[in-house]
Amino acid sequence: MSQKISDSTIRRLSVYLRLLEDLEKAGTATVSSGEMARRSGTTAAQIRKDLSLFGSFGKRGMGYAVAELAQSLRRILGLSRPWRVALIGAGRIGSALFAYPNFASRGFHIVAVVDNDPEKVGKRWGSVTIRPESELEATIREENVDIVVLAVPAHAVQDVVDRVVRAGVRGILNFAPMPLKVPRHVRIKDVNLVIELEALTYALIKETELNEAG
Amino acid sequence: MSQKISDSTIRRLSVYLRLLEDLEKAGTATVSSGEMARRSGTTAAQIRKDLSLFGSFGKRGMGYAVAELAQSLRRILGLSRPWRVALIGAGRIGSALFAYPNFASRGFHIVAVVDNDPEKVGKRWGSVTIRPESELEATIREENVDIVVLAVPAHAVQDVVDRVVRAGVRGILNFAPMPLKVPRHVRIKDVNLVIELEALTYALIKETELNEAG
DNA sequence: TTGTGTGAATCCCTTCACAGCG
DNA sequence: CGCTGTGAAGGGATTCACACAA
Repeated sequence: MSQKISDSTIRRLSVYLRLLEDLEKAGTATVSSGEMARRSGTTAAQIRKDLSLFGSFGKRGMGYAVAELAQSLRRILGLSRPWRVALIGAGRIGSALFAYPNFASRGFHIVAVVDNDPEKVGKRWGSVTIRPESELEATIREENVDIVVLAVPAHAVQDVVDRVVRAGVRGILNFAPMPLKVPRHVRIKDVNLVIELEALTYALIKETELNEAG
Repeated sequence: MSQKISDSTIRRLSVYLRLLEDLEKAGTATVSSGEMARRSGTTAAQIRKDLSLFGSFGKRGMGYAVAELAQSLRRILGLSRPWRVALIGAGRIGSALFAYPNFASRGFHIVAVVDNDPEKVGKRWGSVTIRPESELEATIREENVDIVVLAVPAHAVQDVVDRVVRAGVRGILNFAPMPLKVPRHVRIKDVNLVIELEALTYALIKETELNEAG
């Protein structure tokens, strides 16, 4: 149970969970690994292996009970409790994230918004008042923030990271396009749109070359 | 040269490129794999291996010429030509992406914006006029779109994908949180924020458990 | 001496194949 | 039978270690 689980396994579990929730809504009681594979774009063996890392959830000859498995996955992924999220940066990306409907529905509650633009500070977004960057640490402590979403311009990001880490945050979702340094006990996930696009252009170029060659 | 190159290698090249561009701006002429590793959070062996898949770029005992290597990476990644991008969905995520400064600087030009909201159609964003979804195919053809960025709500995404693929698009960056089906010749990259957050919560939960156990 | 380029070794992840349970 | 759970096999990717070039 406390062996090494890979990041890709976890991301697949997250996909399975969404799939199961769809099945639940559709009233399906039971599903096989084969059916899940067909719908989620992996293989049946992969799904069974992934799940087996955490226990035995299925019945042989029957498949998996949809609602139960969904519940187990939520527990495994840490979704059986709400998470308090602070958004740093109230610009375009920040406001898009704030309104993103899938966050709240998964138990990610944005309880604080911080920005350094005096024009934005004091404005209300829903029930949250935008606070100045000078109160970053205080905000994190007062609001018991678990996770910080970094949607600030590239310069000075490392400084913000250092401050939120010192304030006790252990999870960071980073939209700034640069490698950040954090202590080992802090988890950080990077979302880098340019890298995605460049992986895309590489694939496109490559294919064109192959077509021209072949 | 035309062997199988993994996606993770390509993403690392993209990171190296940004790093090299920073060094270039700082006026550094030469850099070793060790120094690049230190700055980008990988290992020197990894960097040398990645680069060796595409050729010999360094000088033994010296390191790599910054400007030259950057140029080579741009060529490898397909960045030595501009790319014409269409944005589907002029909502919050769409407008954030439209204003994202790092796209244009890397040669990704948003040449069209499409939305199905009559209130938005006809509005101008910079030099681009928002067009209705009914003109999706025509827009893609007229503007010679290479890449489509999908920033539309979850329902009906698959339908939009089918239409842009039929119109000749071969690269898609998808922000909708669902697995999409595309023909094999089309490349698709998914950006799924909820999956990233859930990978984060898993890591946080796991660490807490370990601490409580140990 | 320094630091690249690269076979070899290692590690990790995915796929296979089947025993075993319902 | 049908489908899960899992050891074993296979395939990739990362790391090691060193020959070699500047």
